[in-house]
Amino acid sequence: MTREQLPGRRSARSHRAVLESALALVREQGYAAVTIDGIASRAGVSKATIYRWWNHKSAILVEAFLTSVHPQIMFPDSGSAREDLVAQATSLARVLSDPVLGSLFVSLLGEARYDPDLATALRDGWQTPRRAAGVEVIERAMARNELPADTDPELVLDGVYGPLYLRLLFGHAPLDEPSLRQIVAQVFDGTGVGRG
Amino acid sequence: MTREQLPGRRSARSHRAVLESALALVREQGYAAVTIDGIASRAGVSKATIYRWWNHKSAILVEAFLTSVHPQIMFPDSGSAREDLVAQATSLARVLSDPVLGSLFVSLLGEARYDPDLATALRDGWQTPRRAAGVEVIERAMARNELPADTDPELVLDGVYGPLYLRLLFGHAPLDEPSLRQIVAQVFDGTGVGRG
Amino acid sequence: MTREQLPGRRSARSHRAVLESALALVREQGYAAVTIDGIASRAGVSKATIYRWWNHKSAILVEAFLTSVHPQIMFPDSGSAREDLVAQATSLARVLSDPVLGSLFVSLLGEARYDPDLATALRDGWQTPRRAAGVEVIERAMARNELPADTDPELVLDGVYGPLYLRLLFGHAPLDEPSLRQIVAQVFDGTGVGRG
Amino acid sequence: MTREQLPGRRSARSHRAVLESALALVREQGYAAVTIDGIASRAGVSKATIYRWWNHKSAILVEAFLTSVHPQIMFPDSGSAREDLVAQATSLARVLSDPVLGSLFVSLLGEARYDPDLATALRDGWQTPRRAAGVEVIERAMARNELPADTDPELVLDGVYGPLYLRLLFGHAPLDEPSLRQIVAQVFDGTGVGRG
DNA sequence: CCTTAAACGAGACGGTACGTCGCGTCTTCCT
DNA sequence: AGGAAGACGCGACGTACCGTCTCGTTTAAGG
Repeated sequence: MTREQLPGRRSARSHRAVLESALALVREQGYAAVTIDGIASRAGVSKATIYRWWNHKSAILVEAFLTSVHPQIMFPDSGSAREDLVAQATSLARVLSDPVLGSLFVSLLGEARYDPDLATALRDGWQTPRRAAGVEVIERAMARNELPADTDPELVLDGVYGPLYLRLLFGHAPLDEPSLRQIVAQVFDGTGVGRG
Repeated sequence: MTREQLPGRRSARSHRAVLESALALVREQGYAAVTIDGIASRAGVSKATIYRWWNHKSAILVEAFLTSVHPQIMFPDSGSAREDLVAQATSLARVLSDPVLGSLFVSLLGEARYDPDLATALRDGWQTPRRAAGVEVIERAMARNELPADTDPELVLDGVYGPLYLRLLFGHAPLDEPSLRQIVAQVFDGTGVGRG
Repeated sequence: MTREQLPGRRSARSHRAVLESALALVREQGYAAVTIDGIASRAGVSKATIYRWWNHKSAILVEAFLTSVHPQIMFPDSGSAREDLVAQATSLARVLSDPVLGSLFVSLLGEARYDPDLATALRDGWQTPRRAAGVEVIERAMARNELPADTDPELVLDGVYGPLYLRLLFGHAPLDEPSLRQIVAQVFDGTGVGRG
Repeated sequence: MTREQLPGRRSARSHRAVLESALALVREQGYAAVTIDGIASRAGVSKATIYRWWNHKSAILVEAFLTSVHPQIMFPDSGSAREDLVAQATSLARVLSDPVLGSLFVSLLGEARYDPDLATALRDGWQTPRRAAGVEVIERAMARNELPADTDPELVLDGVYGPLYLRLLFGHAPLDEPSLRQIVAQVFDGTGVGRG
């Protein structure tokens, strides 16, 4: 998705200006108000130049999102799966709680339902690396018997990330560290009693 | 959300036609391709009539969504919280797995981030009644000692519904009944081992 | 054109209110800004009532124009054709110089080109009585040898009224009494010298 | 009024197509039925393009009128003021007798009452050059004593053109050459007898 | 005086056109 | 030879009026 230095010469500055302008417009006016004309005029770039490098508005925004988000994510290895998952979830929650980036992300998810390219970009640039890091944490935990050998890592990850995204979508509960710790705890320990 | 018979009298047929046409267009062309002009011409209704009753495209679609979804939801009371939650989740998953309704729902969630009216409509028409039904199931379970007295019902619901919505968003895992049963089981029983 | 008391009972007040509102709107916003909706709401009358009595916007306006203008016209008989024509022209000029009525009249003439009913209304309500009065003046003058026996009354009237309407249309010269007297004088006396 | 090659470059074909389509619509459906949508679709041009170059419907039509009329006007110099005025009036009458152009012209006059830009365009593009040519004819005649030295050229022109426009407006008398010759004769010679 | 049917106000309705905005393509001119 | 500037055809936007059509509600004529 990054282009940086392709054959066409003068990109670089324009490329950066487009991504920044797009994000700024999302921030100031919201997703729906972002237009190619608006990005072009704000970035001091011609529309033709934009269409040379991106097919759709969402292609610009997904790149802007991923670029802006990329440095903020952490994949620790503390020796405790609980701690690692809390740390990952916290770092994720920091991004998604940002009013601009969080809303942008949900909008992109919505569009991705009808735009396979966008879906691919989001999967490759966002979901896959995070799931992989999560699976690794859990497999390490299984290896050291912190978790049973028959644990389904995907199910555990859904148990941790599911509530997180749910709260992003509906905003009915906080996404601070204690809450995330509670969520992780419930996944590991269950609600207690139960039928067995 | 229902309009039926406001002071301004005549509606009914037009009202229904608009909702149906809107849904049909989502089905056939996707959310982004739905236009007021398109709805109007398909419904045999004038644009003025649409704007008389709805402020935005999303107001039409949320009403269409809720109307279409309303009869399909179940809130059972079997005596077992696990069974009730699996049943609720299954009935929810049936709606959200529908390629049309599921995608529409995600799109609406995206728009709701920038449109408080839409957010309110979704909360009141969708989330609140389902959360309330879920809380009731859990409180009944606590009353009969199926769950500990200090259970946090909201946390349990997030644990059940979170993975469900997560799979809706990313489509990385199925939403059939066995999967949902697994999810509920993990919430009740935890992953085993753990720190304890 | 007047309706006053047709079989349908309650007109009267509404009828008057419509004409007055129509004229007021022309006065305040200009011909093009007059709408049936606007007249109706200003007159406190329903659109249906307006359509019951008038076919078109222009039918309202021509009636309003003629009603408003009718009392202001004079057909004197002073014994001098010159004086009578100056008097008639002056009284006519008074109406057409009015910024509201003059402009309204020109607009109606423009519409009449495409609307035979309107053309008929203008001819019967405006032009015919004035031409007839003018012909009478000239025939009286011929009878008393103020004008030659072979005078063409229509040509004389065109000579007097033509310049008057021309100045109404283009506003390039005044329409006060001295000017009208000059015009009448030129018709009677010619420019002098000439070939004849 | 001509646009041809403004800073914003590309026009020409669209420009011509708009004027031609507008005139064609007037011809086929009448002034009131001309719409911007109609012109655009007939000309194969977008509405935005039309609004880029013209402010109002009437701006299109006045330009179309003047363009279409321009080549048809004659300003002769025969040595006789009577002959020159008859020739000018005849050439004018030919335009205004055309059912399309004549009606269009009257409609434009009506609108010009409420639209100063239109009034200016008509004055500059139509009235001023014709009056100037007429004044020249009359001043030449005064110079060679065909007319008295104290003749008021404007009054003479009103005497000739006034009846012509009057017959255009009301259509109560013909506009052929003999009629125009009669009108000119009356202006030069008067009605005879008179009071002196 | 009381009934009753018309004419009425209000305003919703299916339409058409408005004037604006954004799309994605294109051409022209400047650097 | 790029790229900014921006015109272009297209089509949707949300608004304003059109002329038609129910709706109750007067209201004045006739029983």
